[in-house]
Amino acid sequence: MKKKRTTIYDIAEKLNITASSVSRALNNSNYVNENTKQLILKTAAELNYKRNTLASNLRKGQSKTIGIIVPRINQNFFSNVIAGIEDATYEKGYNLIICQSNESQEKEIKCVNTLINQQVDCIVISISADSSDYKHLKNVLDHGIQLIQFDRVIDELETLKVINDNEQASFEAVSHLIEQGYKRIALLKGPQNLDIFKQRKVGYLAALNKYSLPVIDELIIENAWTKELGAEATRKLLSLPEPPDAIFASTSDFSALGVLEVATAMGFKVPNQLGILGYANEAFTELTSPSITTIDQFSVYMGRTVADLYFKEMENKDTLVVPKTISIKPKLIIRSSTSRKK
Amino acid sequence: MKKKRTTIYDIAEKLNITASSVSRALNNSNYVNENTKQLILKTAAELNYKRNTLASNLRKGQSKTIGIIVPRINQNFFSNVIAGIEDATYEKGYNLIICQSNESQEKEIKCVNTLINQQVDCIVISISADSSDYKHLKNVLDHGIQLIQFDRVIDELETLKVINDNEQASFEAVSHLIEQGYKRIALLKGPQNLDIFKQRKVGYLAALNKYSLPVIDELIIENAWTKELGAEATRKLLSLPEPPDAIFASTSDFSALGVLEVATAMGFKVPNQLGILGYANEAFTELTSPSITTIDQFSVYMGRTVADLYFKEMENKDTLVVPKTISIKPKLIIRSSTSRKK
DNA sequence: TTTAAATATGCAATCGATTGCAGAAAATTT
DNA sequence: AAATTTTCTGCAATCGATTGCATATTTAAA
Repeated sequence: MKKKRTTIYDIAEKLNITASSVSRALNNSNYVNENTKQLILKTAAELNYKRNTLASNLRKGQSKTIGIIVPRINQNFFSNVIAGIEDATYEKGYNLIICQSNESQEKEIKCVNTLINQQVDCIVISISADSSDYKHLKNVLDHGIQLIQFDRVIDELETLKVINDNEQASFEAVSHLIEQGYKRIALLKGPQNLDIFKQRKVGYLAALNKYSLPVIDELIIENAWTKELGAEATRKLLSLPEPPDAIFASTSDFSALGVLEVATAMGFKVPNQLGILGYANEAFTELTSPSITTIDQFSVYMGRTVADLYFKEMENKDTLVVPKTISIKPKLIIRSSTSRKK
Repeated sequence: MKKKRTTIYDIAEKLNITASSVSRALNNSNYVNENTKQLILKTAAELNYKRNTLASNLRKGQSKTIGIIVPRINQNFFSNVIAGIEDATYEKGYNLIICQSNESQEKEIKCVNTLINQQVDCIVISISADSSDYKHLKNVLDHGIQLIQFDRVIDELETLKVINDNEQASFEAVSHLIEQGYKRIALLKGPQNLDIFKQRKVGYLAALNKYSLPVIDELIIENAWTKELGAEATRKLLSLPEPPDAIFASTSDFSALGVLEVATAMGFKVPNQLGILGYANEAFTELTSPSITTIDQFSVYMGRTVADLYFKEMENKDTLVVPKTISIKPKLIIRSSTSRKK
């Protein structure tokens, strides 16, 4: 039941002119008589004409479309970033094609290929936890497509990047814990193939170092980035002969939530006996009791930044794109879970 | 710095054959010699060929793209639905173009036009709270594009629909409150131009009626669908000479959260003095204290359902699309905020 | 061996919009 | 009034892939 759509030829025929003029009028070119232009516009409206963007893009060799690849669309941080990008790109008439990699490199590669096929002008990506190499990203560049990495970036790959200063944030977070009097601070680490988690560890170590606290290996836990894994890690940590007096879930607030639940269940008083610090400022962190201290990443703003960066780079097409990194300083949000009554 | 991409002509030239054969090989047609096909495939890989989807779609008159319009991308319910759609469509090689209407009809119209321009095969929409008429949606159908409404649907518009049974859910929720012994149950209503909110009110009234409870007008509050408005409404309600003993925030969990905060601040004991019931089963509802009773809408599943519905309809192209509604039964999640110790 | 059928390949048009070039018509200058 | 410039409009090619039709080649059947 496909209806035939109105094309510029239909308009041209009706007005006894050529498609060229119609095209010019619709693109508001100066090379059409003003009267003709108005007439064309009027007729286009009457016939309910809608430009075929496929044809237009094909001809022009650009799609005014930006592809986005994130591990999960329905994860707060990412959906916020996307909202930010949408906001900024919409005004400029750009479209977004969104893909989720589900944390799998295999799907990530497929997403990249789909987006290249779609002739997107730019690909914005936060790589999956599973990604070990990045031939597929090199490929993007080889196809002359702009590539912007955000948050989870591959450092060696020279592209535009928008990141959080994870090291600094982590440093401030752990410093805060120490200043609150915590001395045995455990760290829940994320997958170390992602730089963001490495950096958070560096910040943690730097803070311990600054305050001359020892690094205790048994308090550093690998890969505890879901609520369940956070809970499990906490069970072990709190059963140690010398349990920690604070846990920094550098992986996520979900992990911190797992910590909180187990700690409460095991009868540890938060924040007095145990301090808890999360990462990402998920909405729920201010609702738990006690509310959880965390780090805000300005996710929507991050999205806007990505978009603005793209547009700025596009302005000077002639010059080669110079790899550039914009680092956003996250903010420590101090709540009850680390506020010891002194 | 645009690099020239490999086209089927490049491959054809290199192998001294025509583009037709290349195209056939790449589409796995039977009308190419097996050897030639393999050779073409190999060469395509070598030259890092990527199909130009724009050209292909233009020629084929379909885009294998689905457009989605939601009020807000970064709202849990919607991002979950999108994730569900993505999941189901990805396997079939479909792309998603996502737009947000920001609850504004004006932007919604623009989104619709963009998607029509993009030649999407289908538009999936949950209308904005601001939408009063629906010429723009009629327009979608006029262009021969499949239209699927979900959650916030316009009843009169005959399209495919995937909804929650809001009335039933609301009825069960209020019945539950009554069975817990609550007698003066307030209702926080959403914008009544959205059917979902009307239906929730109907369910509320039906439950009162079933248990022969009177409808008390001063307990029914208009438009309280954000946390702030929910809080404000609660302040008024609890200051009444005869305050309610339960509040059903039929608008959202955010609203219910506002209720909870104000109630706690005003010294009302939840659930004993005041029962609170929300809507949507946002993640935080199980984290508040007390945890909030709410209604789960199976959002990811809803997305899958939308996608499946589309594909099923597509199978029989010849026959006209018959308007059809799939109603998903939401589930009451009973938590502490309405569990009175008897 | 001749004829019919099956298989492979090429030709050329098509999808709809855009744009460089050329020429006609009108407006301006000398 | 002639020469020059400006303003419009049309022609035709182009973007890259697809596909109906025709033709050539091979294989199978009579």
